[in-house]
Amino acid sequence: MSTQNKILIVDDEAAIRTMLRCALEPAGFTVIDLADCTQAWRLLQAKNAVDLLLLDWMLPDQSGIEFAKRLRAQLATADLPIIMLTAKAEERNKLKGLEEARVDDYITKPFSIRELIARINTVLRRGPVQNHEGRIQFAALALNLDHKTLLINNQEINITPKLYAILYFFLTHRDKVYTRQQLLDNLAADSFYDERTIDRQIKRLRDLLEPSGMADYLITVRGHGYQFTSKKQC
Amino acid sequence: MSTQNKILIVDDEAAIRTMLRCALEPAGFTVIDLADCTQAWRLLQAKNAVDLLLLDWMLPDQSGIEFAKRLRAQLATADLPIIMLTAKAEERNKLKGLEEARVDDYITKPFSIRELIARINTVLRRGPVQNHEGRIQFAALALNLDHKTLLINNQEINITPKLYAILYFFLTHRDKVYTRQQLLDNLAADSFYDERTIDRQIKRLRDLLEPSGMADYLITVRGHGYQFTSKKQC
DNA sequence: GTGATCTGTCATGGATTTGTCATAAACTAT
DNA sequence: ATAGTTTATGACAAATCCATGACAGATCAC
Repeated sequence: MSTQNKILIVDDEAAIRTMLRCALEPAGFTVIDLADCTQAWRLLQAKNAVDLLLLDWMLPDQSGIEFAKRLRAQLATADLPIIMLTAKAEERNKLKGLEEARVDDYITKPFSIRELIARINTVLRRGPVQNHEGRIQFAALALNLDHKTLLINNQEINITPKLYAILYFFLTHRDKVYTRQQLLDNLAADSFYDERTIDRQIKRLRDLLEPSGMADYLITVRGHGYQFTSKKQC
Repeated sequence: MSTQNKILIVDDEAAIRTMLRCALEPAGFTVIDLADCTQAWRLLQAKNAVDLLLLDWMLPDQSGIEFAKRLRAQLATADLPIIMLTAKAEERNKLKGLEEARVDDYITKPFSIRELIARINTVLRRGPVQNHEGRIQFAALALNLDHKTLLINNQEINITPKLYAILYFFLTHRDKVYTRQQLLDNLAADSFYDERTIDRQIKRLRDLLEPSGMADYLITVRGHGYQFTSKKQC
C-alpha cells in the first residue's frame, strides 16, 4: 500500500492507546491518538484528517456514542468510518445505541489484535456503511435509518421491526456466515429463543426481498448458518 | 470439544503456578507448569506440545518477552498462541515489547480468573494459521473461514460440514498422526461412532481433493491412523 | 379491551449428508 | 505364497438439516 491509512484512536487510557498504536503501526497504519473528544473534534474538522476512528465507549468528557452522533450530524465527518471499542460488561441494550449512532462496527474488549486489524481493513475496504443521507444502500436495497424503513428500488416497503433489525445486521455484516446463535445474540437482548426462529425470519425476509430478486443474496450455508453475500450466487 | 486444550504456564513463583493450575483445570484445560524458560524451551520443541503458553513477564533466566521472541523466531513455535502475564507496575515501554514479540494477548495482575479464561478461549478460538483474510491456507488449499468454503487454487468449492471440520482439523494439525478415535473425538461431541466412519470420511475428503492432486498429502499410517503432511510423499 | 399485526414454536416433508455394512483390495508377517 | 490384518470403497440406510405451512402467543395501535 502506497499511502498509509490514518487511524485516530480516542481513548482515555494511555495504556490502551499505546497498545493499539503498537499493534496498528506495524500493520501499516499511521496512528494518531488522543485522550478526549474535545481534542478529537478539533482534529477532525480538517478535511480528510483521518481515514478511520477507533472510539472508546467510555470517555471522560463525553460518551463515545454521543461523540459519534455529533460526528454524524456534521457534514464533514458524516461519512467517517467509526469502529467502537466496548467493554464486555456493556449490555445488549447499549448496542442499540450503536445503530443509532451509525457506527460502522464495534469490537468488545478483550479483543485480539488480529481481529481488530481484520475489522479495520473490512471497514476501510467497504467504506462507510451509511451515506450522509442516513441510508444504508446495497444494490437495489436501502434502509432509511431515520425512518426505519426499507426501500427497494426507491419504493418504500413495509418492514417489521425484527426483519428490519435482521436486514440491518446483514447489510452491515456482509460476506460472512453467521450461525443462528450469533444472529440471535445480535438481534435479541435475552436470546433464549429456539434457533429455528431464525429460519422462520429468514424465510420472511426472503419473501419480502423475493419480488426484487434480492433474496438471492441471502444464502443458506448448510451446517453453518446464513450469509448475506455481496456477489450474487450462480 | 472433547480433547482438552493443553496450557503451559511458565512462572517462577510456585504460588502463582498453583493458583493458575487450580483455576484452569476445572475449566477443562490440561495444565503443565514450569518455573523457567530453559525447561519450557525444551518442552516446546516437541511438535504440538501445548496449545497455548501463559508466560510471566519476569522470569529468572530470561525475560518473558525475550523468550517469546525466541519462540517466534523458530518455525516450530512461530504460531504458538502466547498470553503474557504482566504486573500492573510497568506500563508503557512494556507494551511495545508485546507487539514486537507478537504476543497474542496480555493480562495484568491482579486479574480475575474469569477474565483469564475468557481471554484464553478467545485466543484459542481464533485458531493458529489463519491469515489476515480469514483463511487457513496450505499450498493449493485454503479454507475460507468466513464463507465456510474450501478453496482449491482460489476456486471456491462447496464442502459439507463434516468434511469442512475434518479438513480444518488436519490443516491446523499437520504432520502428526491421529488415530481414528482422536479424530472422532475432535469432530463430534458425543462420538460413539464406529471408527470405520473415519475411513469413509477420509475417502470422501480424498475424492474432493483428488482433482487438485492435494489428496496426496492426506496419508494413511497403517495400524495407527491418518496424517496430513506438509511434504508430499513420494 | 379488542383487533390487527408481528413473532416464535411446532410439525412435516424433502434434500442432503453422514454412518454402517459388506466385500474387495492392500499390506504384513511368517 | 498364504493366512491374517488393516484399509478402501460401493451400496444403502439412517440421521441431519432446512424450507415451509399452520397456528398460537405476544405486541402494538386505537
